[in-house]
Amino acid sequence: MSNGAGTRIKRSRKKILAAAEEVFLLHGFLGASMDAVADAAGVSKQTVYSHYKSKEALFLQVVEQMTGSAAHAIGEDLEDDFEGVTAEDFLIRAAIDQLLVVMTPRLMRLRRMVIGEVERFPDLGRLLHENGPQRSINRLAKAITHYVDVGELRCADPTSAARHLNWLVMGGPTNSAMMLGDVSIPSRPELEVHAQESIGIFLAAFGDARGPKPDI
Amino acid sequence: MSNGAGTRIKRSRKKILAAAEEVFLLHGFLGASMDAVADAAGVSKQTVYSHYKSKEALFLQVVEQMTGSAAHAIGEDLEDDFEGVTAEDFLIRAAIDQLLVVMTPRLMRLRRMVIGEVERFPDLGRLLHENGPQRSINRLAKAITHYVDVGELRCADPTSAARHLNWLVMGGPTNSAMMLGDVSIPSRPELEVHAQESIGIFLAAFGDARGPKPDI
DNA sequence: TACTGATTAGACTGGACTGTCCAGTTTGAT
DNA sequence: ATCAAACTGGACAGTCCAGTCTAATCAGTA
Repeated sequence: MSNGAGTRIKRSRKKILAAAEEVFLLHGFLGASMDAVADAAGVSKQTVYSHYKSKEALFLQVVEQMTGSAAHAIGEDLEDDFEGVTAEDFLIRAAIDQLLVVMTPRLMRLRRMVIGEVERFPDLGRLLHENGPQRSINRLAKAITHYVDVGELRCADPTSAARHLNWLVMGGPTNSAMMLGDVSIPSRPELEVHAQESIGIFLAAFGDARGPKPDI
Repeated sequence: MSNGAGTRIKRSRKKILAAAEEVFLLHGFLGASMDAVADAAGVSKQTVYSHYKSKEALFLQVVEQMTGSAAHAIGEDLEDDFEGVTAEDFLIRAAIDQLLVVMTPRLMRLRRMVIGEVERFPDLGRLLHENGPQRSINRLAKAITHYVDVGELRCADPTSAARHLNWLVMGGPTNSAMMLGDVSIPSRPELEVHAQESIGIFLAAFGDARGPKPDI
């Protein structure tokens, strides 16, 4: 038993988690059945139950794993490097990055599912909020603070400004995707235009230079 | 049979719809049972089925009725009167009105439920979007067009500007309420501050007067 | 090869749910 | 008072599902 957990075990867990993700995202917590998960994983139901003691435990594991990997994909834990980058360039780049990572069918389905189950699993809502919008706002707040310090932005409350900016960028696309489904997810060029317009509005309010207003 | 539908029928329908609204909002479509609806309505299950031929039909009726009455409550069908009102006053007032009507536990629960069921009932998502965000954006676009005409605002695409403004105002509060539950719904003073800040940002970008920037 | 723990297929329990049925009761209009 | 429509309560068929159990099989290690 040199191998800590055994290789078969790991393979099964991986298959089960991947299958559960698919089944839960497609049918929701109540609509999904453990038989369907087992079938999709190509595994017997008993094996599923030997890895996760209940449907609820499996569901929680799926959501936690998805939120964690999503937060990691954005790289929001990393420290940003602002040297030699103007506020406008940084913010536009950050907005586009954020939109490209978040506005995917997989994450939009996760968001819909978690929102639909918020009364049943309030912790999952908090988890998603902390790993999604909250992280993003914190990152923007740091950047805004920096650019205020170097005189490129003017604002008294960077956190509040970051919150406004975040929803200026993310509010429309996410809300539409929530109600209209994956088909309403904007294309990459649309996202880029949206990001530029949003940053334009933000800079009109908080930019130090009284430059031209956005031509929207 | 002078009375078109009979009074007992109407009373039952009302009780059933009210009970169904409560039960569905609390447990979702799959989580709610027709027995629970019948009990909550103080009516036999057979009566429920004599009014609505299936659980799905009842669910659709509940959502349609709620979205319809909500849209009516905002009065977005009415024509706005801009005479003697500055753009800033109008927009702040509109934002506060909108927030006060939308940010209620009942509507936030409806929104969560519809979002959670979007894959099962895509039409309901479209319905809610058209009666919610889309109506609001249309109203704002009209107002913006007016204030552009009279020279108080400057923008090339009022609809696009209205979309940005709408999510600047509604994005944060609604998204937080979706994930964090009803307890995260802001208080009235908080909503007023948020509305003022949002309009301040919008006017910094689209206001004609190069006045002082918002002090956020 | 022999052993041990992981895995399998499928039957099974217990409970919940939708939708139907029916025999009898209430309600409201005439 | 009369009558038809609306309603009741509970039983019921059929289905589905979470979770358990069992006996047999498989895979990796020593």
